Amino acid sequence: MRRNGLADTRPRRPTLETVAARAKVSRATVSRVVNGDAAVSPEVRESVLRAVKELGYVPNAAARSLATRRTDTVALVLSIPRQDDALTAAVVQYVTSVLEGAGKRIILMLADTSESHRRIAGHVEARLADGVVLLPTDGADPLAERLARTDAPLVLLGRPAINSLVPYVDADNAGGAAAATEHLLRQGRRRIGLICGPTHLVAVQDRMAGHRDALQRAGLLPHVSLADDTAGSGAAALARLLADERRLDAVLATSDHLAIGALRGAAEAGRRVPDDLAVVGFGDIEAAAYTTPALTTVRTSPTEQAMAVARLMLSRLEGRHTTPVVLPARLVTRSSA
Amino acid sequence: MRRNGLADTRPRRPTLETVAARAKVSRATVSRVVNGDAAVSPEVRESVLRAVKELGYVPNAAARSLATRRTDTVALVLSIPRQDDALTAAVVQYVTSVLEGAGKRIILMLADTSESHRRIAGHVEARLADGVVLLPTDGADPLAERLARTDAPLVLLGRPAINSLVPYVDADNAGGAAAATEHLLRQGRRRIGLICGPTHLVAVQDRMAGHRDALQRAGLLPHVSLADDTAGSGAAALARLLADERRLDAVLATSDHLAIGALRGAAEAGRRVPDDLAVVGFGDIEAAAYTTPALTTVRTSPTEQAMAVARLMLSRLEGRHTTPVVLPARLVTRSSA
DNA sequence: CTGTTAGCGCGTTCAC
DNA sequence: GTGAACGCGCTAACAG
Repeated sequence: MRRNGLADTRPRRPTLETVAARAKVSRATVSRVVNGDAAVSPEVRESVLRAVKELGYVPNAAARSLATRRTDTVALVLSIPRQDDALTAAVVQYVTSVLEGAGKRIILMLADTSESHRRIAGHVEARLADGVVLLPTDGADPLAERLARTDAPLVLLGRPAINSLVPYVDADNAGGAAAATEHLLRQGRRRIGLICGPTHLVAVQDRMAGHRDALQRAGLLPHVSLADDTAGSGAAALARLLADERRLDAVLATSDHLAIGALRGAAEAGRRVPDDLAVVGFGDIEAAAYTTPALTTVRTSPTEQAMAVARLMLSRLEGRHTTPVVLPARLVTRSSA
Repeated sequence: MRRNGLADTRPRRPTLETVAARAKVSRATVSRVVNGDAAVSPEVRESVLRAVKELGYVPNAAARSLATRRTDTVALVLSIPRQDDALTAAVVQYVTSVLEGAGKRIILMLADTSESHRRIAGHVEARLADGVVLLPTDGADPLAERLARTDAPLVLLGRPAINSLVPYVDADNAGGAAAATEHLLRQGRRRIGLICGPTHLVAVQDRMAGHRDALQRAGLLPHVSLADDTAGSGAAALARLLADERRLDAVLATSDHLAIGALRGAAEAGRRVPDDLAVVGFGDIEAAAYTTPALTTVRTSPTEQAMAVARLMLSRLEGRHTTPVVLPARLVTRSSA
């Protein structure tokens, strides 16, 4: 059948057989040479390699995959739209780079709709990939469990909502939020608000927990205001916090976008930052360095997470056992707190 | 052979033959049903579909590709590291989304080293992809020409350095720079400097040309200072411009990062922006909205470019003829000019 | 060390 | 409308 209207007029490329004929050996021998099998005499190998070069022979990936029942391919499943673009970009870059270096290929898939979830599972079952790297998806995410059942190696970015044996890489969200909170406490701040982003995200939940625990250790109670992940909702959330507690002297936001909104909200409410009100963000996006005052925030190293994901997948492909990786989150102190 | 230490203990998935046996028809009939061939009686089709569902049959992609000599796959070649991350992100998202919607798969490749160029060409020749989307690569870039010779449909992001028949998508870099320059001229600015990023990039060359032409139409001569694409080099470039021409009253930078550096340089030189010195950037990165003063800049719509690239590739895959697409660039006026 | 042979799973004529 | 048979290009087990 022909799905498009194009006649396949492309000249056929040389095959193993072509090369074998030229080098006057059998297909099997050519295959051995091409795949680096040691059991070939130097002279024969030499003449085969010459034939390969002269003909410009490149092995057909589909045929090889069919015969080996391997694909040498890893699926990278992105959830777009997302907020943490720097992390996504780093993963795309490093996972591809590391796995290409190991002779693997990357096939990209988007998990935006539930229909796409079905398709992704289907692709894995169609043996399009030997392994799957899954970036955080919104919601209760049955995709991870579904993929875990396909017996293809699976590595997650971000701690899964429900505990499982699937290895994952994550930033120390709780630790980072705790460090930020302790920084505020050391400054003598005692009425600290929390502006938190989409609460269905595990990362946000972890940041909330870290903040709450740090406050608790100091014998304080949290003041929480919910938001999504836009600057506008951050400003609104700050306004609500100020209405509840006029003497608020600090806020931690679970993302930089929210914190930037809080900076704006503080200006609108006539509070000086950091004198009247300290503001701390989370994520260290590029814009955080350019706000006035420059934003103090928690940095989570997208690059390190991306490389850890890549290494974890490589280990899994080689059949090694793996455990979760949690990378440190560090407070970057600028002017806002 | 076995390249990794893993025994393939995975249970075999059902094949066409399995389904055929279950539905009590021949393989050929199942194939017809699966591929939507009309010439099958409704009852038979129904029973085949039932067998497919019961067995959870998914066609093996490699086998199909081997038989059809098609891959239903498009290679997306990224050049990382790059500056224009928003554009890369948009392309990854939209190209994947649009092509997946058309039943294609995306294979991701990195063109960072010259060795990777070789590998990419090899992948295309190995019939891993039916088409290639190529993002701008650094330097004189023989990769585009090399790929053009593989007779696989090729679409470029960004005008190629040398003219060719390969379809491409680009922003109107020259037009955007001209618009920015004319905006400055309308403000009565007459001593306008240009801080320009890596000059080997075609996009930067086009922005320089647009600026020069607009000045020329006003009977003015350009003041050019070279930089890379960092804020630091932007600040240094501004310092050089001011040393050459103390009465400089405006600068256009070929990127927002350079413009942000120019803002800093202006502050260090004691010039007020925009009163003493107007500053205009290019690209409208997120941070541009958060600088003080907020940066006036040229926006080039990554989203539209990405969608245009996706549509162009789809057209090419369907054998239709295509022509380059150049998308408008619009000045976003904020406070810095 | 090398060649022969038998699949891998699917699409596609060509008869029926 | 349906089935039998061949080929896609490669790997792998087995002889020799």
